[in-house]
Amino acid sequence: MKETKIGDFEETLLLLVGILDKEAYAFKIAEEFESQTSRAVSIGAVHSTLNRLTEKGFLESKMGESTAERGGRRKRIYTITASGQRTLQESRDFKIALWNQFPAFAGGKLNFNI
Amino acid sequence: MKETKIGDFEETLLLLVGILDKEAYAFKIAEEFESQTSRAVSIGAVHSTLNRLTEKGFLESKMGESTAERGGRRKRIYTITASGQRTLQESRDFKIALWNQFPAFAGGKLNFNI
DNA sequence: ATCATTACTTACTAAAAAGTAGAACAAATT
DNA sequence: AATTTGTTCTACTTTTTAGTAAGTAATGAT
Repeated sequence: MKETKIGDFEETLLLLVGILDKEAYAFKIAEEFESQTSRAVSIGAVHSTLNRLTEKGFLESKMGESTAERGGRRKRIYTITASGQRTLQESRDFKIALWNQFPAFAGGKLNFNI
Repeated sequence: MKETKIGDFEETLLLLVGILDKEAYAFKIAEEFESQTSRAVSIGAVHSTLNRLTEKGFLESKMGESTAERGGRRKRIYTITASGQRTLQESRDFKIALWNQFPAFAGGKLNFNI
């Protein structure tokens, strides 16, 4: 799949950005990833993935204000672009379509209706 | 995600094996992939991916009978193992859980209920 | 001032996934 | 017997994804 748009980890982070909304900055994303998956991530891996996602045009970001807390450095807040949104949507549609064809999954469980 | 279990293309092929059932052999899988995605795959890529999936314990296979058709070489028929099934299930559950948290997707569309 | 803490950045490396090339096999057709 | 067709196989290369390391910055606490 040469033209693959997005990897698994990337897709998860992209979704987490969408979920975290205003709170979508690297550290929080890493924390959320760990809490949702019970798997460890290094913050570096998160940063480099967010960068990649930005290069691909799926995310954009801007620096937030520095908060008056200890270590309150300014955070870079990420948001999903239209293209990222579309990618997520397509990926989801495709997966659901396949799942619905797979007898082991198709048992009336997931009926996708837009 | 060092411990990633499965890639995107791999997951798709695994699902196609489940969908094609008794007809799950490399050529058919490649055909089905192309018809479902309108993307080309080389048969070699499919073979090597099926091998990888087998090494990972997600698939197993056995040779079928040779049919009396032109080019009727014996086909290798793939089936999903319990482990493959589980992986697919987990991957699906995880994705659905995330989608449901994402406001843009959660709008009552997909309510996952086992 | 110095230290601990919460963050980001960048260049790099490693690992995994995807894809290629080329050979081979079996049966039907010519 | 040679060719065509439908198919498998495997070793290898390329590309993409994931992860590491080391440094920087800003702030609050001591």
